Amino acid sequence: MKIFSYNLNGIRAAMRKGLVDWLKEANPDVLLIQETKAQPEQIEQEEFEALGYHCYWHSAEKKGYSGVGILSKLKPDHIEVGCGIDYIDQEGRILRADFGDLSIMSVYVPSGSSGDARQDLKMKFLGDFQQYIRDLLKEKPQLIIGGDFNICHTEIDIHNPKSNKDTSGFLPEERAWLSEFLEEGLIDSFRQFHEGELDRYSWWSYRANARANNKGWRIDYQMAGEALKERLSGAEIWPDAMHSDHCPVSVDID
Amino acid sequence: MKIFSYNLNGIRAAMRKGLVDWLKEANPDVLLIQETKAQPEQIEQEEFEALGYHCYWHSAEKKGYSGVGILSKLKPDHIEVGCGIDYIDQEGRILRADFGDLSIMSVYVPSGSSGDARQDLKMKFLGDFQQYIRDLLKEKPQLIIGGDFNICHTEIDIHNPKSNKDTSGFLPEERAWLSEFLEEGLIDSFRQFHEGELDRYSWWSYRANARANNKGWRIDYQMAGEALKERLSGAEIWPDAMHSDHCPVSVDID
DNA sequence: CATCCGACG
DNA sequence: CGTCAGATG
Repeated sequence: MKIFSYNLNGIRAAMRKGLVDWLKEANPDVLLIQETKAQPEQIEQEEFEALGYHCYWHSAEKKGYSGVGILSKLKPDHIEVGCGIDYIDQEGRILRADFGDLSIMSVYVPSGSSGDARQDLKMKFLGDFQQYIRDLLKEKPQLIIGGDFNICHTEIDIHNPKSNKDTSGFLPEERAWLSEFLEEGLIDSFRQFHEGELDRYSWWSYRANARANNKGWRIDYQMAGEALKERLSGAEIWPDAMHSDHCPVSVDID
Repeated sequence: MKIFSYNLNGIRAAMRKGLVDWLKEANPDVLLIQETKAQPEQIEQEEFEALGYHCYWHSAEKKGYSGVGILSKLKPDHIEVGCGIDYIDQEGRILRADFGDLSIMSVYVPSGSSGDARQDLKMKFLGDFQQYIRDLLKEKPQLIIGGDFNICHTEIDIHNPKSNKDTSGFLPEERAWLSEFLEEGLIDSFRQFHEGELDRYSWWSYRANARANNKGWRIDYQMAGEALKERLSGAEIWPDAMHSDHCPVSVDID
């Protein structure tokens, strides 16, 4: 089973850039989407349905902002929209599809880059999300959490750790949170298969030709519950897909 | 002397579409511009200066809105910014360049299409503008007024007079105003040289492929003071220039 | 330096 | 159906 996660930075813009052709080629069983920046009725989901996908969306209340989605070839037994915490669910950041024991979540962690208020909210989100996942893992240990965590974990996950040590997304407290989060019983699947590999990023600023120079950050992850450890058969980052300032990240499970 | 008038619907967008190449080719002595939608400092006027133009702007207070300009190869003796009526000058709608006895004005008449309040303001503008021009003609009878009047004068100036009889821009009171305005002692220079010609328009809606089907309106004019009558040597509309929803209109004076 | 909105036309 | 601004990232 091939699961991709992709922050599209606007699903409508991404579709104009050929997302559907890419999807047909990549042909994942499940695509986790972040930053749809659209209400469901604004998304031409027939294009995905024509490829055999069932489509599920959780949009922010604010138009053009945030929003997650899940496309799945198999029809899920259950879709869980949001996490029941109002300030999170208003912003359309969490969506989950359950397939028997296997549970697959799309998450979009808030960015803190626009100022203190949003950084504070990001840290609050991280605390609440960690608690939510701790509880969920008890019920659904075979959990995949794919998405944009808006955090680089280690120095090899960012092109310039020195100059970014005070930048939201690479702050010590954010990196520490990600370590703690994994200790809840999750595996960073990319690192499972690519330990120590350098220059592997999933996001590049649009500014200053950052992507052409691979001056990026790895902030998109496929986290797998440890119960899935033996079923993980691969994980990848796909920097050649050019529909967004992010690229897709994938995990394979047997 | 070749004078063009062109509502650019955003001078920055028009420049991205090759306005400067067009200008080099058309090579007018004076270009009257409407809807710059920019503050002077946002306009790359060096590109015009490189072609030998002096540049003058009158922008609206509101950013990205309205705004007129004049480019001139000859340096004017005087530039008159606005008309001294505050509600008009706040919106950057009138700019004049004087060259000895010859006076050339760029005008952008308000649109009434967004609702009653703006239609009311348009009618008020028309009254105030008529009075302003009546007075100005006494002082400067050799006056050219080029610009977007946002009014079609007669049934041959619009592709569908019947269905537009209640549409702002072709209302009976607007058409009557334009007749009265000409009676102040002005000549619609295009009609001087193209009496009765059909399907000659200067604006097309972006909707429904209107331009490809030439379903347009003639709302851009080069009005000439009757004192200039004997000096008028031609007038044209240039629908092949594609930098805006309007096209340029020109007048030649000896 | 992109995406999207909403105002305006 | 475009342009522009402003919010957001």
